[in-house]
Amino acid sequence: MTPPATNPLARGVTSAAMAPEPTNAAATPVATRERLLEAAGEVFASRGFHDATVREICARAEANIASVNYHFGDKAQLYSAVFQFCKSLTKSDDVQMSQMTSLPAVDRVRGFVAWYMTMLFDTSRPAWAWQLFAREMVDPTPALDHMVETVIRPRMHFLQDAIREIVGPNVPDERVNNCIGSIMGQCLLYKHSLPVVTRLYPDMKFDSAQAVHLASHIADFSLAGLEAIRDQFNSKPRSWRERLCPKERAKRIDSSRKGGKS
Amino acid sequence: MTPPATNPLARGVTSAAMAPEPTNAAATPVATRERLLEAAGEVFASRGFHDATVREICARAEANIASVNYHFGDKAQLYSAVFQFCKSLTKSDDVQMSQMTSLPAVDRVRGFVAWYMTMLFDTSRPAWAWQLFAREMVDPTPALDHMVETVIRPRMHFLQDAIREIVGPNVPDERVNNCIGSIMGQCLLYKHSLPVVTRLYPDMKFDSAQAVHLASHIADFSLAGLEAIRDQFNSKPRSWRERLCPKERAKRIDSSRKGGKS
DNA sequence: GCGTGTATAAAACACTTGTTTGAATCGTTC
DNA sequence: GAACGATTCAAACAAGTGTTTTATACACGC
Repeated sequence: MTPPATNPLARGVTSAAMAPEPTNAAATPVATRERLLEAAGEVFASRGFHDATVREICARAEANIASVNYHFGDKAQLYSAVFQFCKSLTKSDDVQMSQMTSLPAVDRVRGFVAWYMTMLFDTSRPAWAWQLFAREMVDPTPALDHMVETVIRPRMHFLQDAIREIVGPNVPDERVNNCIGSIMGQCLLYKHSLPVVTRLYPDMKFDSAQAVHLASHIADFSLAGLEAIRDQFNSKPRSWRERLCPKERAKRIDSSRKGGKS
Repeated sequence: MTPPATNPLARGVTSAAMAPEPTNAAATPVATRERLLEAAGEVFASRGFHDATVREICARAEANIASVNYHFGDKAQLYSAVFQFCKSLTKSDDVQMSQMTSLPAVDRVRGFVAWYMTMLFDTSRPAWAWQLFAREMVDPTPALDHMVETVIRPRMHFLQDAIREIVGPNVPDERVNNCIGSIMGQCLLYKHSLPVVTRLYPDMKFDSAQAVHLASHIADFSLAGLEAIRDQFNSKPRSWRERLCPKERAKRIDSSRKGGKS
């Protein structure tokens, strides 16, 4: 009878998305809202904002088609609510990250890669949060700006600090950023290009064990790369490399300076 | 008057997509077909198959909305024709690739990365071919199966051979495939996660010079990673590394064996 | 000139999408 | 029990999509 244009919308997006228990009415109404939120998260994460339909979301939530409009206003605001909800789920990862700060830089890189790959491969319940973030990178919505600043950049800073500690102060910032890209790119390949990977290697399994396995490889591969960048920018040989392979190093620097292939 | 259900469709997809000049009628009709093909390529590459609309394609080609149906049957078959046309454009890359076979493996990896990055960053005229391929990796259509076998796998074999030559015969195939993923992931990051990268580093330019620069970094980074993998699987120290840093290597192997972080 | 096959044009069709409507249901309060 | 507000429901709406239809213009062989 009374179409609440902005009332349940504003209340829902701000409060109920963060606090799970309004408890102002009976048990059923809050359940629909939460079912809607959860179903939307799954559908948005697997199909993206554009391809996801409110009909599928409502069907999975066993709710009426009009419920999304009643509780959230429209599809875009439902997405915002899901996004806020996802962001609140990543707080536990922050503490896990902060616990690593006391470790040496090499172990922090290993820890980061292992954590990130586990997140990307995790298909358990609240894990569509990271799938949603990964999708936002490919199919950006207006929420991406906010996500980059609050979710991605802090984690990139974590990686940046560890990389800087490994390569030393002589490597320019731009090159450190390239190293961040190298590590993140290796991880994200198995999320963004999964259709290709599964076709190239049909026998490959994508479970948590594989995530650990891949993380180990990526860490090995990347730490060696970081050491090479470090050596490249430290003329006074701090390692065996310069003493034994001066020609190789010179060639490498040269090719990087004039920026091209052989 | 006569709706040619399958006739112009079959002729179009097979012959006219490859041969640019049928010259059976006046000059105008073939022009519309080609304009349609080119416009579709641009729109498909920038929006993806799903988000691309035949109305936008026809508008850009300055053709009627019904023309896509008349010349190609339907939207899906238009995409197939575009895809076939793209594939024919990659033949010139094949010869460029074959010219590298005589180079040493390290230079082949450098050459491959430089070539691939240049392709991904190229925005000149027929370059939407590679953008279309990159999009197919994220938003797969039924054409992906064909594309993996005819376009991607041959190039992965090229990389695989070079990597195998670098790391030696002791490294298992699975690990070589992981190395392929590491290199490709670093390259594709700047295509698939571009919205995030531009927000993280707003000052970054994405021109051909940057492509060469990034390719140089990726090659440096990856070749060091490959050498590390090689050393990891060759117990008899073929380099300075094992002699001077046995502890580091033991730790690295250990962590990779039990497959985890620190 | 005329019929024929080809190509284009405008309109309409069938379908899916997000969204809205108006009534029906439920629980609480007086 | 009546009244009220909150919630759910089935149906319809408006806009966009790919596709089809119908009619028209054009070129060519007879």
